Amino acid sequence: MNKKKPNDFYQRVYEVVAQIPNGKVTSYGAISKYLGVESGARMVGYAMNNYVSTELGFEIPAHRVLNRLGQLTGRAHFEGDTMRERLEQEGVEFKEEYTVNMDKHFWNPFELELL
DNA sequence: GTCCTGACAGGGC
DNA sequence: AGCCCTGCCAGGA
Repeated sequence: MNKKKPNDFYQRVYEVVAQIPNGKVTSYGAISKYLGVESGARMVGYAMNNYVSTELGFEIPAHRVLNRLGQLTGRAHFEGDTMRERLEQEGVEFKEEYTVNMDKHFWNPFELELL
């Protein structure tokens, strides 16, 4: 049977995140939903946290992953304002100091299927 | 083994 | 609109 493999899930998360287009952002919930775990938003965040402490060998645009409100909830895991700076550098519009315009830049992982 | 926490989300008030 | 509570699952103490 399909045995649950957390490690695999993490790997999936990294691969999805790695494909977020420049200047786009997505949410933890959207990623977990795409991976088939609708209520696994927290695990996506957990995966990201795990990624930071365990280098994989390739980098992922973790700064493009926000919560559903577009808030940079994970900015504390970056150096200073690295997360916000990178997003601004990519042309992402901010509504607040640490809140981006999700409506304008949201990227749905399901678009991968359409390619 | 139990308890607590967390880079979240959704529903209720 | 905003605040609070609950559900979710994996890890670490």
